[in-house]
Amino acid sequence: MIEHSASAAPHAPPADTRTRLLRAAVTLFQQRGYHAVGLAQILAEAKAPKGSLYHHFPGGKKDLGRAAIDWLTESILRPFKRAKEKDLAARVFIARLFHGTGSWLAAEDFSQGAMLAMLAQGAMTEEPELADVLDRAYTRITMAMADLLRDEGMAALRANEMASLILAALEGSVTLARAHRSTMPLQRASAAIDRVLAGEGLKKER
Amino acid sequence: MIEHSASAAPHAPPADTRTRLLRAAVTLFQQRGYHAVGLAQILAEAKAPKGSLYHHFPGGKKDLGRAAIDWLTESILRPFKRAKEKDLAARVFIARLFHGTGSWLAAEDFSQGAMLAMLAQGAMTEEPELADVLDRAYTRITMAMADLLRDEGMAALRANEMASLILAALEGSVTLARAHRSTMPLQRASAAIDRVLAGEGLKKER
DNA sequence: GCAGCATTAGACCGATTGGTCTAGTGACGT
DNA sequence: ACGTCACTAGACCAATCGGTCTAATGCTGC
Repeated sequence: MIEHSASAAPHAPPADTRTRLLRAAVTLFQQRGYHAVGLAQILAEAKAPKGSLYHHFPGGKKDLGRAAIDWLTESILRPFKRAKEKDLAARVFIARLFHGTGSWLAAEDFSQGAMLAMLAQGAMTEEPELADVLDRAYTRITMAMADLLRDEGMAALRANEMASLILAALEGSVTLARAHRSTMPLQRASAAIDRVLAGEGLKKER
Repeated sequence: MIEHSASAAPHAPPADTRTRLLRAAVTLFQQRGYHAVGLAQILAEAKAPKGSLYHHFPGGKKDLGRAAIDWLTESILRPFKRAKEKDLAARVFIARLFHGTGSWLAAEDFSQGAMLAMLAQGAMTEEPELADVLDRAYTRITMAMADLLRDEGMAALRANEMASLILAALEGSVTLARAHRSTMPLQRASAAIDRVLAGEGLKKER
């Protein structure tokens, strides 16, 4: 979800094995989910032998999962930092977030999805370690969002509520969008949220 | 998600094999996701031999998945029908929807999740048939929600937007709630939405 | 040049996957 | 009493799962 740079550079030079492995894992997990992806697929996609995998990720698949979550979390958090630096209005940032996610989803022909959500739903019960990582990841993202809203003068309580709502709506919209193979759910949710933010008194400029 | 009656009666009498299989499938898919659940587990949970599975669901796992989606869709739609019959105010209904989902999630110790979402994310790419079923399921649910809102006098366009937002927020909140093992995300999203609906002029009574 | 170590390469492992198939078993209509 | 047929039971299958292990390879500091 949100982040669209799984394939950062168009023709990334060789890239070291660890990176290739990680990138392959992220892409495939986003596409099909943690359990549905076999090590063989990841290995094939990354063009790496099994030995390398267990050298760089001694914990095996779980380790890869953990690293994938971390990687994704950082790339989600990055735009927030940028928005804060540029002093971007929250309303604008959030609208762009939804729009950008929609574009990415469409460009990927809806083959990619909300990986964090998928892991949250699936891998959690059986892999408690992943659960912790995921918990922290979501906390950080929610806080970043609430932070942005508080900067616009929203009261802390309300900012927390709205941050939760927006994040949930974003994740949920991605799910709906994939099911419908359409960005409509994203657009609708985005429009509704923008109206709400306007109602809260947020301006489009600062 | 939403529906909490996977185990309808406390001590349901024997129940025929087909039903037992379906119930087991729904529960397990919700817990761990489509791919993570093996037929063996389903068979064990349902106390049925493999032969019965392929007798009642000739298409195998895919068939079970399809049936599980249908079953779940109906049980999600049911409360909507009831609300409409009872002429329940949309705001009240939606608040109860979130609250009920939270209670259920907590009661299940966050082991159950949003199955439709999980399938949407995971099984879609590789099982196009499931994708269609899921698409229709979501459409029906969204329409039911929009319908409810229109009954309160909301304009069609706005009702569609809000329905998408609410549904996405619900699904997303369940995901967040599972990750955090807390109903907080549900409560926050619910509070935010209720305020929005109030802002749209909806009353708590009709 | 060589020792040492990080990395690669992939054969191999037992367990489990979804799926097929044959052999019953038992209730029901006639 | 007998045939029929819906259903149960589980042995069996190839393919794949995640994971381990040994051998070779090649870069590094000395």
